[in-house]
Amino acid sequence: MYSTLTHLQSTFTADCVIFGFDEGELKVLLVERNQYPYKDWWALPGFFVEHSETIDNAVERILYEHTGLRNIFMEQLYTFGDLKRHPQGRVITVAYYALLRLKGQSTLKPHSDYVRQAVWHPVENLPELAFDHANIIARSLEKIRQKIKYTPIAFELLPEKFTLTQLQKVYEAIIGISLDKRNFRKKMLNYNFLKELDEKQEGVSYRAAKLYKFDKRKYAKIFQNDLSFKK
Amino acid sequence: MYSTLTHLQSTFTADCVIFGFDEGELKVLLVERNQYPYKDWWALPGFFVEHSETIDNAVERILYEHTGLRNIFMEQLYTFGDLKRHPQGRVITVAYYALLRLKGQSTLKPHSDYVRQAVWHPVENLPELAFDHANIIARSLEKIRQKIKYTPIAFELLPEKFTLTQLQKVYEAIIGISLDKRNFRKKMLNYNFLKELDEKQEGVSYRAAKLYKFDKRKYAKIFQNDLSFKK
DNA sequence: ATATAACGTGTATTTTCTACACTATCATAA
DNA sequence: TTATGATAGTGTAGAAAATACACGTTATAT
Repeated sequence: MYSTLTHLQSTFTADCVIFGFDEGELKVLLVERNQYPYKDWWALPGFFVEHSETIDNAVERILYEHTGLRNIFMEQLYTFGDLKRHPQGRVITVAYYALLRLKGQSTLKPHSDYVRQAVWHPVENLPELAFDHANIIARSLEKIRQKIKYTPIAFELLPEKFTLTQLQKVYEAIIGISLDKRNFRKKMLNYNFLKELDEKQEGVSYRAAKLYKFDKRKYAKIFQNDLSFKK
Repeated sequence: MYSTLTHLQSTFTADCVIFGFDEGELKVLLVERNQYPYKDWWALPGFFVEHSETIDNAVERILYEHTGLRNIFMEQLYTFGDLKRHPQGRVITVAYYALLRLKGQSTLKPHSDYVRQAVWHPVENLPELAFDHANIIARSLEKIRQKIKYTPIAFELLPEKFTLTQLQKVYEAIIGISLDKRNFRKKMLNYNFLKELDEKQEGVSYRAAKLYKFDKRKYAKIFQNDLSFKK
């Protein structure tokens, strides 16, 4: 069995980059570490991957232990293995990312003594981070910036019912430029995967906007021949 | 030091998916294994990642040992960690891929006793493969199919000087549909990153085609504001 | 000289992208 | 009740890109 050859064994961890959208800002979930190394520092939720679990299971478990979040669909980003990324020796880490609808609560309860709290931080204003986590977040940002161009990830950040202006704000926050309202709406509505509801925004002190839903089925149908190339 | 906690140690390997293009076909480089498990089977070039090397270094070394190829730019694809992917216990593997100009030689000389030979196989007609390597190749194919849509990877598969028809064949082989000659040329030439040479094809028994070169600089300039989104 | 095999080219139509500015609606405060 | 502030909602014209489609040209081999 390979696992007896110790020079061929690696320390292997998984880290989670969880994005949320709130107050017009893109945020990322960080934990305050309660163990060495980097005790008291902010870091990504992350821990060792055990022998008995797949990587997918491991990130799910780790995210739950560190933040209380469950059933979050995460996707693998990249595996980092620089020799100096961990002060106590070579640790390979695989990073996963996810996009989340967040509902106001800005602090989450960890179920683990290894971290004290989990808090949303605006990506534009992050504290100093443990390990190479700033780099991992930067890579994740690049990834979602690319991905939003050809995949409807924006909807994962919004409540089920949203206004077109809210949707536009998400795009603007992620790609980092401001878009023309009319062109944006024309484009989005032309895709035909938005369902206009009979409801309007409530509780606003100005003209209420129509609410829309993202129609996953229609999206799947439209894009099953994934994005073009005719002849 | 973490590496003393053996239940937190993982067996970690790296595999290489090397694509080439020859005779109008996309090919992938496979090795014939000379060790258990899967002795005598075809597999991707792959081996253990050592403590002392980064993952990037490891794949470079492994590719050289298994195929004699050096200085190939590889990119990370995905990390696979299913519990059952290796018959002797849980082995995590990170897969890298690369695209290569291949120059006729269909068999390469390994510098390692672990494999007997390295041979190019058409991706449309692969032998049965060790481990989950068929799956890894399938994922790599999906990746380059996506990537060719927004990145000039086609040129990595061609000789430095090529004809427009050869270029079109690469696109057709990767995306899997046949394209209109006139539209294809119009599109490619409009990008302005192809340099028309004063040379023609030689040794063909029909009208010789003009040769072109891919101009990396121009490409970089044109696409530094990476692919669109105005307003 | 002629057969063969691939080269190289243009146009009209449709679709998508872009730029751009004003009126409508609702809630609140005067 | 009326005025104000804030955001919602809408159309069009021009430019650029994508698509469909077919035939004369050139080099080689026989």
